[in-house]
Amino acid sequence: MDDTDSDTAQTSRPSQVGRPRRSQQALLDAAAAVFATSGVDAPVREIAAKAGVGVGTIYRHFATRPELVVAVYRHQVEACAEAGPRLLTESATPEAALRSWITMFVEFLVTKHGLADALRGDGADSDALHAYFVGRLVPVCDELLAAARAGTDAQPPVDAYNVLKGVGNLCIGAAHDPRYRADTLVQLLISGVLN
Amino acid sequence: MDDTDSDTAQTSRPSQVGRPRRSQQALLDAAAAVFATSGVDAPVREIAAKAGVGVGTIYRHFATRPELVVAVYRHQVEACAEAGPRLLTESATPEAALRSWITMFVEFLVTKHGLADALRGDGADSDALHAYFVGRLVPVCDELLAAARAGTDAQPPVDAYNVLKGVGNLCIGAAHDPRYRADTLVQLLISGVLN
Amino acid sequence: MDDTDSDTAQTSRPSQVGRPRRSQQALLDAAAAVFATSGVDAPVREIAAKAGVGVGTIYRHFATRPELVVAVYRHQVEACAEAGPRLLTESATPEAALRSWITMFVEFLVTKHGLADALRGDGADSDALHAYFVGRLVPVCDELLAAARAGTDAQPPVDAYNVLKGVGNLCIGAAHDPRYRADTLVQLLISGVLN
Amino acid sequence: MDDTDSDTAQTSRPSQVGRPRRSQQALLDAAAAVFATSGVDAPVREIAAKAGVGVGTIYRHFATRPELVVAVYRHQVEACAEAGPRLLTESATPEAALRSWITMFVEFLVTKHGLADALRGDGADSDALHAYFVGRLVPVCDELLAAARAGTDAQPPVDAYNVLKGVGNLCIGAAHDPRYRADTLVQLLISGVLN
DNA sequence: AATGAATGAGCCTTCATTCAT
DNA sequence: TATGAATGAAGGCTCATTCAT
Repeated sequence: MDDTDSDTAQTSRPSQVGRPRRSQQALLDAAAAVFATSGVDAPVREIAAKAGVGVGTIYRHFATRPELVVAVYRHQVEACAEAGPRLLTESATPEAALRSWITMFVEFLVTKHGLADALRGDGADSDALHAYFVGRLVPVCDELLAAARAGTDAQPPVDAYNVLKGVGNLCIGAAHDPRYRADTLVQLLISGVLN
Repeated sequence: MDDTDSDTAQTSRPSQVGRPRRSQQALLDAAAAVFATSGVDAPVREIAAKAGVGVGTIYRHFATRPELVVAVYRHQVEACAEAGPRLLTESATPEAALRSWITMFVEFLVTKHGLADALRGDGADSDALHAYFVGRLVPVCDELLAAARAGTDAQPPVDAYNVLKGVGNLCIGAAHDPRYRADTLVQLLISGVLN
Repeated sequence: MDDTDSDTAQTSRPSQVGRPRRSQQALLDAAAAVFATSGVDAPVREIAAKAGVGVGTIYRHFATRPELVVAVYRHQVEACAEAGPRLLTESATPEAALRSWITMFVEFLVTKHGLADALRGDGADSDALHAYFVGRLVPVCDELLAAARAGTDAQPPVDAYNVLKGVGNLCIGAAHDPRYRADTLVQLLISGVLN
Repeated sequence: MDDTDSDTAQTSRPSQVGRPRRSQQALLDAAAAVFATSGVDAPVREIAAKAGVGVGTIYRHFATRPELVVAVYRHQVEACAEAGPRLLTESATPEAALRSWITMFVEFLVTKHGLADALRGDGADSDALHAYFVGRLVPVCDELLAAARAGTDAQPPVDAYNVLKGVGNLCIGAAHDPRYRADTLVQLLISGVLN
C-alpha cells in the first residue's frame, strides 16, 4: 500500500504542470514522514523543514491544516477502499476477506503513527479527515461485513461504522507500547462481532 | 461511583480544617469538569477560572500537572478497583462478574469524558495517570479474567493489560459521538477474549 | 563577629516584650541564613519556612523587603563599625589597623554571601542597605585611612567612600568562585591606595 | 571601540541579505540598551519592545537567552582581545601597555553598563558570557601582565584571571554612581599587583 | 498576633499564521 | 510562486503580597 506516488505516476508531462505536482507531492511525503514521527500535531515548521521548503509554501498548497492532513492520507484511504472488493473476490471466504481487509487497515493505522489519533475526529483538524475516512471506508467495511455475515439470521450487533471506529480506536497508541497488541485485540473484536 | 464526596463527608467541623479541604475539592471538581470538556491537556488557567481561583492556587495544591490529573481520578480508580473482588463474590458467574466490572469501568470512562484519553498515556502529563491506572486496575482485571476463564484449557489470547487498554481505547470519544456504541463494542471484545 | 544575638542578650525579661523580640530575632537569623545561601533575592517563602513562621509574619515585622535586609545586617555593620576605633588602639601601626579592619570587613562580606551584592545598591531593595552601610562605615574607614596616611604629604588618590565600595565590589561572587581571591585583591588595592 | 557596525559595513547590497542582518543588529542594539538600563536579566519582552519587534523575533535569532547575551557583547570582547597585542607593540613600556589595555577594558565595562554585572557569571544566563569573557580575555591579560612583570623575580601575587575579575568587579555600578571612581580604583589595584 | 491560602501579575518559551520581498 | 522573517496569542510556572480566619 504505497502512499504517495500514484499522482506522480500519472504525470506524463514534466513541464509546467509536472513541477507543481511534484513539489506538492514532496510536501505530502514530508508531511507523512513527520506525522508518522511526531504525530499529526507536528509543528508546521517541522514539515516545511523536512520538505526543504518554506512554511509559506505549505500554506500556499494547503490553506488549512485539515486539508493537508486529508491530502496526506488520501492515497492510503483510497488504496484501502479499493482493496475491499478485490479481497472479497480473491479470498477463500468472506470472513477471510473481512479479516484480511481489517488487517490491512490496522497495519495502515499502526504504521502511520498518529493516524489513529487523527481518525478520532475530535480535534478541529481531524474532523475533515474523520469525515473522509468514514465516508469512504464505512461502505466498504459494510459490504465485507454483510458478506461475512451472509446466512446469519440474527441482527448484526453493531454496524460497519462502529466496527470501523472501534478498530481505529483499538489502534491508538499501538506504535508506542510494545506490550499492547492492537492486531490481536482487533481480531478478537471481529470474532465478537461475527459471533 | 461518586467521585468527590467521600472527603467532605468526613469533614464534620467547618472550621480551620474545613476550608482548605473544601477548596481542594472544589479544585478537583473544576478540574474534572474541565478535563471532561477540553481534555486532560486543558490549560491550567482554564481550570483555575472554572474553579474561580487563581492559577497559583492550583499550583499550591498540586505542584505538578500530573499530580492534579492523578488526584482528579483517584477516587474513581479506587472505587473501580474495590468493586472487582466484590463483584466476584456477588455475581452469579465469574463471567458475569467480569462483564459487570467492565461495564462499570466503561461507564466510568465514558461518563468522565477525557478520562479515556488521559488513560492513553502518551502525553507527558498523563503518563503518571496511566501508570496509576495500570498499576491499580490491571491486577483486578487479571483476577476477574482468570476467574472467568477457569476451566478453560487454552491459553488466554491476551493478558489483562491488553484487555484493560483495549477497553480504554474503545471508550475514546464515546461521549461525543451518539452513533458510537462503546459499551457494545467492549462487550463484543470481551466475548472475543473469552471465546 | 556574631550577627544576631546582641539584642536577645539585652532582653532580660522574657515576658510580653521578650517573646516578640525573640521571634523577630528568629526571623533575622533565618533571613541571614537564607541570604547567605540563596542571595538577598531569596523568596520570602524560603525565609518564612526557615524561620518556621508564616509569610504573613515576615510582613508584619518588616513591611518592606529593604527593611528586612537592613535589619538582617545591622548587627554586623555595627560590630564592624565599632571594631574600627578599637583596632586603631590595639594595632601596632595604623596601617596594620586599617588592614585588619579591611580583612574583617572582607570576611564579613564574603561569608555572608549576597551581602556584597546587596551593598552595590542598585536594586531597589538594596538602596536602603547601601545608604546604611555607607553612612555607618565610611566615617570609620575614613578615620583608619587618615591614620594610615598620617605623615604623607600627597593627596589621597581616593576617598574612604571609594575604598569601601571598591572593597565591597571586589568581594562580589567570591564565595562562589574558588579561583577568585577576593582577600588578596583587596590587600593589593589597599597597597595601591597607600602607595 | 564601536560595537555594532562591523557587520553592516560589509553589507553593501541592501537586498535579501540586508534586511535580516539589519534587524539582527537592531536586536543586538536594543538588547545592549536594555541590558544597560535594566541589567542582563531584563525581560525578553522589554528587549523586544525596545527593538520594536515581537518576542518571537528575538527567539528566532537567538534560541537561548545566553546566546543573546553573548552575541550582544561579542564585538566588544573581540575588539578588546585584539587590542592587547597591538598595545604591547605600540606602547612605550609593557606596563604602559597593560595600563592602557586595562583602561580600555574599564571604559568598555563602564560604558556598557550592565556588562560588568553580566561578567559576574552567577546567573545561569551569564555563565556563558562569563566563560566567553574569561576564555577570550584572560590569555590577553596574562600576556600583558607577564610583559609588565618581566624582570621581576618575585612570584606574581595574583594571576590574570583574578586581575580580570577584580577589574570587572571594580567596575560594577560605576555608571550609576558619580562619586565612584572605578578607573582610579582599578589603576590602584594594578599598582598593587605590579608592586 | 500569627497564619498560610489565595491571588494574579509577570516571565519564558513555542508555534500557527501572515506578508513583504 | 516561493520564501522565511516577523508576529503575537497562548500556555506553564513562580513569587511577592494581601487578607480572612
